[in-house]
Amino acid sequence: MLQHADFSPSLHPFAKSDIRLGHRPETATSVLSGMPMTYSRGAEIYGEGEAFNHIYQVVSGVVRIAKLLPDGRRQISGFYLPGDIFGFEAGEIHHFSAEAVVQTKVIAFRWQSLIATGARSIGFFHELLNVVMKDLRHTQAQLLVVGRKSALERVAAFLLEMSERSASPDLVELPMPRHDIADYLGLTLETVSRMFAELKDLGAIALDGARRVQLLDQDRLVGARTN
Amino acid sequence: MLQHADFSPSLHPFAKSDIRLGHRPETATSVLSGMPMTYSRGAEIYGEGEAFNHIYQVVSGVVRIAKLLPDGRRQISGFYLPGDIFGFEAGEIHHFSAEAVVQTKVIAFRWQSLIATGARSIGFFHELLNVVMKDLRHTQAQLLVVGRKSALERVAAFLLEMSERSASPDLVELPMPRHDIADYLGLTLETVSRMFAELKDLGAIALDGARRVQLLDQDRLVGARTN
DNA sequence: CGTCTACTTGAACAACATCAACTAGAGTGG
DNA sequence: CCACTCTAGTTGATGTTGTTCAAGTAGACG
Repeated sequence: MLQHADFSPSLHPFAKSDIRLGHRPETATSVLSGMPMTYSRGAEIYGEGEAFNHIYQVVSGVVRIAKLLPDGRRQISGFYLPGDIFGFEAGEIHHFSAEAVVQTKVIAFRWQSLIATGARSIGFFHELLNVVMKDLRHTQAQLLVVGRKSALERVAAFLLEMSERSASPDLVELPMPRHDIADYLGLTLETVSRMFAELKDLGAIALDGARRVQLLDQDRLVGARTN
Repeated sequence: MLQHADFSPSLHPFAKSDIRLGHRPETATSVLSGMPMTYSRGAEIYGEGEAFNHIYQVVSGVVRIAKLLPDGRRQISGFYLPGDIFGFEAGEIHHFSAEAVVQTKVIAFRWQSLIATGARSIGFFHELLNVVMKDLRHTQAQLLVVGRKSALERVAAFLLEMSERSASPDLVELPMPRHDIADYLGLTLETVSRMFAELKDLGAIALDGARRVQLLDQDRLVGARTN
């Protein structure tokens, strides 16, 4: 059995921020319904440079969006959990790649179909716009974390972010390895590991294995985060 | 006279990526036309926490989007030049502030009006969506720069970005002080200054004062940038 | 029980930040 | 037009944070 809890719909798919295409009445045309896909751990959903044809909604599992430099350095721009939508692109091709962090189910929606259909519905584009704007906000927030915060603050910010998105805010399951966390925060995995240890020493968290984190003192974490 | 060239419409306003509201025929209702505004150097266009009511298009000048931490640390997420549109927000309030880097003219468009009007036009929302997705792409690219690149690479990337957006790709005018560049790149102004000196020593650039940069060897710059 | 990968921890090092002094250039007023 | 002032920028010396290299530990799986 896997070490981590499976990331099946904790927030059930098609949640609040949902574009809700799956919930249309049966009268909906078939172009509107998405295509379900399953990916195993580490599998690529789309690669950097591939044509942009679909956007995706996570049903279960976790997806990371990343870019790799020729010399092996990598930056992860975000993790997407059940209900989240990812894969938006301004141009013809994807500039980042998307990979399954664990066994993951997604629904793929053809972008052209969404655009064509959305033109008929007033609220639809607005919802789509909102999803992208939220993504933008998240990326800007992450830019602040990576550009201006200390290693301890970054790890604290990460744990608080995961906590907010978790079903149980005080007991966070981390589906991704240290290496992914490091590449998300602009650190090395060793530094991430040391900061976990430091937060533990500070009494802010307790660790049950590497992947299960108990947030003992949220205030102390918020203090460590700074903002 | 100012040291830097004035950033009057080098790419004229309402350029390619434009939402082109100003170009509508006279039959357009008045809610559609934007409100022209002028800001002097350093003036705030909107502040963090203020209500989100308008988006803006730069007519002339330069705008920086920034977030300030309580202890004075600051992250700039981007610079906006003539023709660019900024100010998108998913929620009710702005999470970053917008300030004029130099004397700047913008046109403010009421968001509610855009949404209401856009519902009538099929291509309009799509264009809006594209502007936001481009912004997202830029912020993701910046996250890679800030999270994974060395000081030299960051400054090289900055100069190449400014070059691409400049009328004359080989002679770049920098409207912003070193401090702004530093806060954009997640560095200190001293480090930025040193990296300029290093690029000069490498023969990649020449400096005519602090604000005018000649790109002598674009290849060497691209090499320094890494990606 | 053995192996593999993920994670942790330690020691030495490098890159960038900080602190400080100095320089250049723009604007101001005599 | 020149001297004064103010801000922006540069450069040097030192310090700190996080990286790198290395060795060891802990679970998960066969």
